[in-house]
Order: sequence, then C-alpha cells, then structure tokens
Amino acid sequence: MANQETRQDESLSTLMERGNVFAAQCPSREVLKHVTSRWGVLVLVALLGGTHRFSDLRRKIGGVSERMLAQTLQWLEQDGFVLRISYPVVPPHVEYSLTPLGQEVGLRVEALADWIQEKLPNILAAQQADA
Amino acid sequence: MANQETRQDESLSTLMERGNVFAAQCPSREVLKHVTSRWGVLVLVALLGGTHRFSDLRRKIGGVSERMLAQTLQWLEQDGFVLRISYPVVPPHVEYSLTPLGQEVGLRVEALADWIQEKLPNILAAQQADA
DNA sequence: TAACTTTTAGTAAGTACTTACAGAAAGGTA
DNA sequence: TACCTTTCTGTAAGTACTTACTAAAAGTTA
Repeated sequence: MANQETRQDESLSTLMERGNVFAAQCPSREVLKHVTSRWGVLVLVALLGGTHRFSDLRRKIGGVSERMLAQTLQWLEQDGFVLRISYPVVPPHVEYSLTPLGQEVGLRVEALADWIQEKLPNILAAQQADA
Repeated sequence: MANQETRQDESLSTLMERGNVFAAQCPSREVLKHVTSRWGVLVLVALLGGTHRFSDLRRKIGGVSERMLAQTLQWLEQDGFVLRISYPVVPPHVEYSLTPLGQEVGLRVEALADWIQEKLPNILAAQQADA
C-alpha cells in the first residue's frame, strides 16, 4: 500500500506499527505536512488555548485568508486532531477545538514555536553574523 | 523594520526581545517556515545523528532532489542552525553539522516527528473513523 | 582520451500553495 | 426591500515550491 522503492530499514510490518518520516512513501509524511504547514502550526497552537469559532481563529492568526484557514482546519480535522462542531443556525456558528490526539501534537508544535519566539534575537544575530 | 499593519499585542520593543508567530510581519514566521519546511524538518533530525556529507543526507532523506536539499541547507545555514565546512578538494567534500542553536531546534523538531511516527497507527485509525 | 568522482548553480517546466473576490444560506433589522 | 450576520465554496490569477536536466571543477582510473 505504501513503500515500494524506498526501503531503507523499515519493512511493511514495521510500517504498520510505527511511521518512518525518512521513507518517501510513508503516510506519516502527509501528517507531518499538515501539522507543519504554514497555518497548521498556528491553528494548533491557537486551539491549545481553548475552543475557537472560525472568525476568532482568523482574527488571532495574522495573515490567514478564509480559504486557507478553512482548508487547514479540514486537514487537521481529517487527521483527527481537530474537532468541529457545527450548530445548524443562520448565520452559521461553528466551534473548533482539539481532540486528545490534537492536544498532544499541539504541545509539541507549541514547544517548537515557543522556542523560536524566545530565541529569535539569537537567530537574528546569527543571521547577521555570516550575512 | 518589521510590523507596521499587524499590531496585535506586540510593540516594537517586544518584537526585539521575543518573536510573535501570530503576527504576520514578525521575522519568526520566516524562521518557522524554514524549520518546518518539507525538507527542513528531515534535515534537522538527520543532522542530530551527527555530521553528514551532502550525499549522505540525500541518501538518508528519501525523496529529496539535490536542488531542494541544497536550498534547504542554505536556509538553515543562514538562520544559524547548520554549520557548513567545505574542504577545497576535487571532487568537492563538504560536511554539514548542527550548531548549538541548531541542536536545540533539532530536538524540538525531532520530538514532533517522533510523536507522529509513534502515533501514526492512531492517526490512521482516526482518519478512517470519519472518512 | 573517456569516464567517474562530489557538490552546487542555473534553467525551464510542472505542480502545489495562496490570495482576492464573488456568492450562497435564512432570518433579523433599518 | 436592502443590508447585515457567519462560515464556507468555487473561480481565476499569482506566487512559491519542486523536479528534471545540463554543466562545471580537477584529478584518478580504465
């Protein structure tokens, strides 16, 4: 089903129990792509702060278009990280939150984002150094 | 220098001390993009395992083209995460390794990648659930 | 001499990501 | 009736990411 050419050190069986991001055909690559996507990271971190409505997220995440936010939320929902609850009213009312699985990734993504935010001065300094 | 329109809750001074990934103009966004890029993640994790030559990385990271690997390494080098040592011989011999700063991000990125690899079965199950 | 080695630049071409914009739904308000 | 609300979808158009392919350097091997 996945993994024919690239067979570095993972057999079909290992693939079923544990992904291998270094293998081109491994499905974990797709998940990684969603989680680390431009807006995916920010959505996960934002939702760690609690349930948000669509427009709340859009306001909080500077620069997202409605189109991209919607698409990103769908990716994360399909991967089982985001829970979407839609109330059948007009105008629409939809609430997004993290599933238990989503909170786990969220924490890891947040750790990364936080580190970058904190170390930004060091990074900018390093950039200057060899510029 | 950065941050004119988007001014959510960070002043120019705060920006100098700590990034804010939620602000569209914050330079941390660029760094985040490099680190979480398709190949950036894999390069960082691979280099946590020690110094690698260009072709070692290419072999290890399934699916990268030479072009993209080179570009990704340049991004990470400019951000101060990767150290590039070139020996003036023919054919070329170049070694890549992580700087102290690079090891710190690397660990965070690895934590994320590892989690995804471990939880892949759960994620695939979740995908099936609402498919 | 022809071919091979390793790393990277450059080009053209293709694919994927992003944006901007218009539009829909059903009811309340001016 | 005209307009506003919120959450999306579809479209066209633009930008960025990726790939495939060509080429270079200078010495070693067939």
